[in-house]
Amino acid sequence: MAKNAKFNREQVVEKAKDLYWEKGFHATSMRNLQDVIDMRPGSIYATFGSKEGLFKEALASYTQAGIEQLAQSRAEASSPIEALKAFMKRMIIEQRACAPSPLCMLAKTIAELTNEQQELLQAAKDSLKAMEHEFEKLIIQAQDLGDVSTDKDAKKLARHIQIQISGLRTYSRTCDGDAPLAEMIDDIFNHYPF
Amino acid sequence: MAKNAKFNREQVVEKAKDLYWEKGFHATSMRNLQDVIDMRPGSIYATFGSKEGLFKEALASYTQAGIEQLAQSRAEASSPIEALKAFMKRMIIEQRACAPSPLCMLAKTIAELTNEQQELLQAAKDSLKAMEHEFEKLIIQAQDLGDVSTDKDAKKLARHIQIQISGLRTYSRTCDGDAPLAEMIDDIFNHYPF
DNA sequence: ACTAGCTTTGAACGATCGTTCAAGATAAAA
DNA sequence: TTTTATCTTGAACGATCGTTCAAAGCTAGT
Repeated sequence: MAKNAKFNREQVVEKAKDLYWEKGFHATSMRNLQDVIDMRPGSIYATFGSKEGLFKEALASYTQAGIEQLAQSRAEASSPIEALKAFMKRMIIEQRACAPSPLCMLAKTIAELTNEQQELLQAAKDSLKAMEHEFEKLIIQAQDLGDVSTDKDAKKLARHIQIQISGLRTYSRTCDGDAPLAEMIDDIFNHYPF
Repeated sequence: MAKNAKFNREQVVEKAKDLYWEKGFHATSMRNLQDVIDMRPGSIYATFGSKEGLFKEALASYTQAGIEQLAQSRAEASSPIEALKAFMKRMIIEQRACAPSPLCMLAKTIAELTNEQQELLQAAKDSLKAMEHEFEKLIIQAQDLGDVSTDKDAKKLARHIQIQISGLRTYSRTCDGDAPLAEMIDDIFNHYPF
């Protein structure tokens, strides 16, 4: 009996994600978003409820894409550790040039938001934990294959990966191209705690 | 022939620094600042020129305080490496609870701002490089004392410290108190590249 | 062809943004 | 005490913020 929405929700969320990722939550205005996703305020609010609602979906889209990229790295790599290495290079080196921001959108969000946006903050924290859990699964695979000693705690190693990614992405923003990022990533897996 | 300003510039910048540090550049409004530093718009603009001008001074104040805290850690510690360790614990563990934000204000700024605020962004990058250089000086001291092998590149070690601080501060925000941060900091100096 | 039920539109809302500036207050120089 | 140079005040500015909603548009079911 009725009309169906004409926009593609996934594409819209993807575009919103890129803008939020680039500018952050506060610096992105609804009017910026209107232009980028080509929807009028009424439609946006009918669909997503609020600026925060759209941001939440954008965060979810970002997280999903990250998990998929990790899976793709695994599919292309010869081992779980090589997959992690490839994923890190993708996040830290490739995205440095071509992504909306060189930083992880989740880390940016955690840095920017306060308890005023508690729900969004928690969503970002949860997503980072989810990524860490994906790392852990790969490390356990590596242990099963004998590439990593089973003496080591997969959780700790996953945490270590997470910390290195955050640190390197922030660091890569302070230098303008002359940091040997690839070498530093290789080093991570050649030394303690690996 | 004239009236002197009655406010204390240093104290005002310090208070502005804390608010900016907590909320970030965009989420801090001039009216928030007016309340916190107890000045009226006219005085603020006569003194600092703009929201960006005040932020720039706040960044400088933050950086100066950081360098002083490192010097104090050195004065209290038994060696340069112990000083670095103490400084890291101070930044990562103590400030997690009591500072305006658990994250470094410089890293937050680098995460938040785009080329729209190029000058502020550059100031934050420069300050982070300045901190890294302070780390390097301490590491060279450690090499002179024989605590660190002179085979190692002090610049690389300083960079490593910087990356670990960024990574750990971001990470500490994702868990709610249960990460063994002190242990992880000790570990940094007990293993490669140290 | 008609209508019922959903979507889309864009003008408009009150709030707040960063900033300005004329007027008043104050203290040092005359 | 008067003058003069500076500082302080706070109302007000135009712009933009996130959001709402009545009206118009469209499409599927009758």
